[in-house]
Amino acid sequence: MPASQSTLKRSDKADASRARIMNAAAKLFRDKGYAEVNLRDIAAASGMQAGSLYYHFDSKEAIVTEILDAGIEAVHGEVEAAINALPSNSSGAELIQVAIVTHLRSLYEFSHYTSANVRIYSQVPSQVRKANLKARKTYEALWGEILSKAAALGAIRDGIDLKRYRLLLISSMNATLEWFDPRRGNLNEMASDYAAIMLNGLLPDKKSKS
Amino acid sequence: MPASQSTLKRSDKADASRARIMNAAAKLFRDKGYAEVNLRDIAAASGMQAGSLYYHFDSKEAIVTEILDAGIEAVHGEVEAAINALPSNSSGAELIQVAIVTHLRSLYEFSHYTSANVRIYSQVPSQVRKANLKARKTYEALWGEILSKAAALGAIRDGIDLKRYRLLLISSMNATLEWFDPRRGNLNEMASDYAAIMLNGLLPDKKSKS
DNA sequence: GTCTATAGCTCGATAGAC
DNA sequence: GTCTATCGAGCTATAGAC
Repeated sequence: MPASQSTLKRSDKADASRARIMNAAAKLFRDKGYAEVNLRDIAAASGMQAGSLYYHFDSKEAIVTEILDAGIEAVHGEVEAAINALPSNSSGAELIQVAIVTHLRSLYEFSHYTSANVRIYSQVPSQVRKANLKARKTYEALWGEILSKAAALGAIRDGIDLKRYRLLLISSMNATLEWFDPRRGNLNEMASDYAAIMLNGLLPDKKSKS
Repeated sequence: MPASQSTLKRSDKADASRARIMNAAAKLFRDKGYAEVNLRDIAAASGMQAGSLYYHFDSKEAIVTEILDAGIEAVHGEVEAAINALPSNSSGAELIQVAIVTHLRSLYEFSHYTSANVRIYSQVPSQVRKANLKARKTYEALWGEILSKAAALGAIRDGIDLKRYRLLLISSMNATLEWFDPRRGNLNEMASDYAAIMLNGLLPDKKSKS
């Protein structure tokens, strides 16, 4: 039965080409923005001609939609795994610390996709933005759980609005992509310094009261 | 000498048209990104035809260059004025608190220009980005002075890298534009909550040591 | 100052050969 | 699967009338 193998196996070549397109497009979107990148650029960086892209994707929007989702899901997976790996008697401060450091490290580990997401989300057609919203909301919900658990463990100052803090924290971690370059600084050091600032603030510890 | 008046006075009409173009373009860039906005959109929102824009500006790049600078300079002016108005015996914490709150309020006060700047800076042609760098660096230097002065007054925890903190703080304040809507929340409250978090951190105050 | 008209270019997408 | 060739639309910028 010489046909069985070819019907069961998917084309490795197509998979490889698809992956090359995704990686090339993510880098280009990150560096140049959505509208500035054209399909001829993506094709050239993938080693093919513009028309050939349409064998793998329906449109430019389809390419960017997959890239945006991949960025969120990669970070989500890493942060979820890191907090699940914590000992059950961890403190609320440890929980947040690990979540912050893991988010920051993941941003740079999958940086083509994550920084493409952070940079171009506001530039893509609204239909694409809408498609990415589900992954975003799901990831934000994970942070909602993290902060709720930390609050239950007494690790959060009175009077802090958890929803607002969640938005502030995620957006400010993502904003590190605009100023931190892991080739020029130590990522692990930046991440732990960052967590320390968010947890303890800028001011020196107060002396005991009264 | 009937000529003297016309040679001395500039055209009020031209100034008004120019201002209309700037305001309309800033709103459009903020909402749709740099590449997504075309000159027909800007012209229509300014009450004229696309070709007429070239009487006031040399190019699309010239328009966006002015808008980017205006955003930075507006915030710079407000923050500088606010800290100069402080009593000379103010504490380091008060200094930073006022600077943070003023920066945040200015972002929304001049929001066409400031949010256009934050949103599209990474999308504009590199030549435009380069032109805006001077204003950015100058504003960052003001924050360098603010943080140095606060450090000299003992308001900054040991071991904090001031340069890194400056970048973290500015980028995370600007990131509020991505999630805070002043029509749905109280801006003054958000700004002071924000400052409190950056100054004191997320964790409750520690008990006195030993 | 603002108009109309359009040159000149680039883009996303499609069609059909191989 | 990838190629070449090209269509039709949309863009910035310019030219010349008013």
